[in-house]
Amino acid sequence: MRNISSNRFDNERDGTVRISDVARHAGVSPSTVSYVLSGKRSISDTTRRRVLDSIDALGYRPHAGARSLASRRSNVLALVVPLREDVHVPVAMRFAVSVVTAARAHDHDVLLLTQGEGPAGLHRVAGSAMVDGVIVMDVETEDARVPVLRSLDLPSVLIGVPADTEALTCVDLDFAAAGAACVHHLADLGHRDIAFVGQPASVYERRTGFAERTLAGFEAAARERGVRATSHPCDPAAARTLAAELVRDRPDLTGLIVHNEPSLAPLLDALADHGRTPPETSVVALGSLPPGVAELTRVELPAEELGARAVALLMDRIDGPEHPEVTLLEPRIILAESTAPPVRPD
Amino acid sequence: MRNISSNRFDNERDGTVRISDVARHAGVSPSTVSYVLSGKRSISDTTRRRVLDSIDALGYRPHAGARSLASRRSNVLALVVPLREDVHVPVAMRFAVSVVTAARAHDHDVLLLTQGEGPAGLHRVAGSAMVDGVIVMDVETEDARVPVLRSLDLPSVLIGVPADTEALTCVDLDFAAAGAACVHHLADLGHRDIAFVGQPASVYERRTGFAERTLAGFEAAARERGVRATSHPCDPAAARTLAAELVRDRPDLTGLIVHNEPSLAPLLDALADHGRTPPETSVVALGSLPPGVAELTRVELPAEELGARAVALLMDRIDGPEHPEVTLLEPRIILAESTAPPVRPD
DNA sequence: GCCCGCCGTCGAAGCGCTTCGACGAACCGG
DNA sequence: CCGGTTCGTCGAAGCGCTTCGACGGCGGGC
Repeated sequence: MRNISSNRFDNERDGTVRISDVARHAGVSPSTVSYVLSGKRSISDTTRRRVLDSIDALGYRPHAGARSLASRRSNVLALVVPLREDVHVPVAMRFAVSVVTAARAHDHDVLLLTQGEGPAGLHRVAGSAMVDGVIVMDVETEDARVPVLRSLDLPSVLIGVPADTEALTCVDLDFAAAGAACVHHLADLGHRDIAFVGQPASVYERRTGFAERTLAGFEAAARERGVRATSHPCDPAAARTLAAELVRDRPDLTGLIVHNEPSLAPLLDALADHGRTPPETSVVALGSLPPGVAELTRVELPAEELGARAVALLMDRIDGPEHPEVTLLEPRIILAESTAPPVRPD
Repeated sequence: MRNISSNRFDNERDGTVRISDVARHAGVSPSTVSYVLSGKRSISDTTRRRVLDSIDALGYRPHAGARSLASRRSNVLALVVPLREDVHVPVAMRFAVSVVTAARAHDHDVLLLTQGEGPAGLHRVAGSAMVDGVIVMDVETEDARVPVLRSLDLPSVLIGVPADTEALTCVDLDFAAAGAACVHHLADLGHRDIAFVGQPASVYERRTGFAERTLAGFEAAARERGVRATSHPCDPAAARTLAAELVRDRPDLTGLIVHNEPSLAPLLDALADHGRTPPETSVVALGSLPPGVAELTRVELPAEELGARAVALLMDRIDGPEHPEVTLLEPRIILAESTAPPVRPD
């Protein structure tokens, strides 16, 4: 009883199926098909089923442009990825992938913007209604994109926290707490002399929030616990040298906190060459660890969770009133064999 | 003389400027504005200038959805990025960034698809006219996406070369030639006993084109030159062990070809521990080298060029008849201090 | 038994752009 | 000086969808 005039003159100049084709095939009006798809009005069960059958009988896919024109929604999010030598690329990729995955779960796609285009890119996608919202990664303490975002009247979520969070929605790991947690763990074990191996110097110079906050958390906790503590920027090429310096200049050093993924392996290698294998010297890693590295005591960067949270928050902002807020995820320290009480000649 | 009725009743319910607003502001019809923007009909210089002035006086940006609906072009490319543990992430990122940059230069944006969605993702973006074409990275020799692509009637370009290239457009580095070039370089220097350190075993198992072809090129050239040659899959965690094995089992080994970016540093470290620093043992690297690694003789992976080529080819396919073809970029070997004639007790 | 309200569906009016055909004006050659 | 081009511009007709208001039909309250 369906199939009314399904192939009399289907206007199939193209191979594309339109909503009117589905409507005819199901014996309903186009608007009914639309309502079945959007759920914005109630549809009887029998009709719904008939329409859905027709949809996949014909292989119908709504035309994204038409939809966005009529509904003023594109179902696309923009993701601004960093593009710097000193950001750890695998982490950026983990974020990107988790954002795409989460966006798909909310029936959205992801448009990739690079830092390269800067504010112009944001203006472009916002002005042309290409996207319903933006997620920005790798936000700096004083980030040039923040004022642009504020002026844009386009929902946005930052991964990272700038200095002024007025009217902004941000998510991040609580890096200060993470830095502190590492110190507390070592101090609890009895360590009195520790060092923090950080990001490359350039990362601090451009005032990247997560790096600054981790360091600050480390320093505050060390002060609080009365632990001797120093900090050292590092990059993979300098890791061996830094290890040698630490061994030479800090004979009483018993604990190390490493907030620098790519330097971790060379650093451990170099320490091993000096006869300092964890947990002889205790090592706490902080960040996104490659699977190759042995299991260390560490605070993991929950990239997947952050990405998913960012998307969820963005969805809230897109349909619903705005709730600007800063969400900091609690760090979780994972204990393993690389830390132990210090071996000292008491 | 312009500005005719520019603010009488601009229908500015929204903040958005429409083409009719520009037309009114410039004193022309909407179609004229459209033709100025698209260049599809000739427009007098004075009119063009007037329209362009109005456009940026009002800050006009065409509505992407409306444009794609009317013109049947979305000005968006899809990029399918790999999502595997064993692909070297920084390389994937270099490709992605270069594709985005090149696409922008052609006035296109990039939609990010992950492997995760598989063929369904391709069907979705194709069916809903979200994109004008697709670029697929990390193509395997027998890739499940290839038949889908063929059936889709959506222009596509593969980065990588599958077994059957019928009706496909592909770009890649000529990895066979690259593998061979490394052998020839070492053989020319007088090496008679060399080893190839390859990708993780899983990469060969899933029949990744570039890995297979490099190895094949290596083996063919070694045979041709009558050089003793062995090959060894490797991953960063196994690098030290492999180094020890090579030193122990292959006393006459004088040259090494390394086609595995993340293993390179640990491998060199381990060799150094055995007293084999380049060019005592000659080392040729093949791939995308991190800036931290010392300057080695190498064949670089021209990710930026490949990305740009892929986009250029895709643009050709999008507007213009199809020219399926396989483009293999000639490898270029860069000479540095890490290779030298073998030191032998002749 | 009647009226009211609700539910399920339809028709039509756009959304903002491109593009096709048409049409004056200016310009050329005969 | 006139017919035929060419050039620059306009008006109108969609592109394929969503959404608003309208409208039958049916059930329930009185």
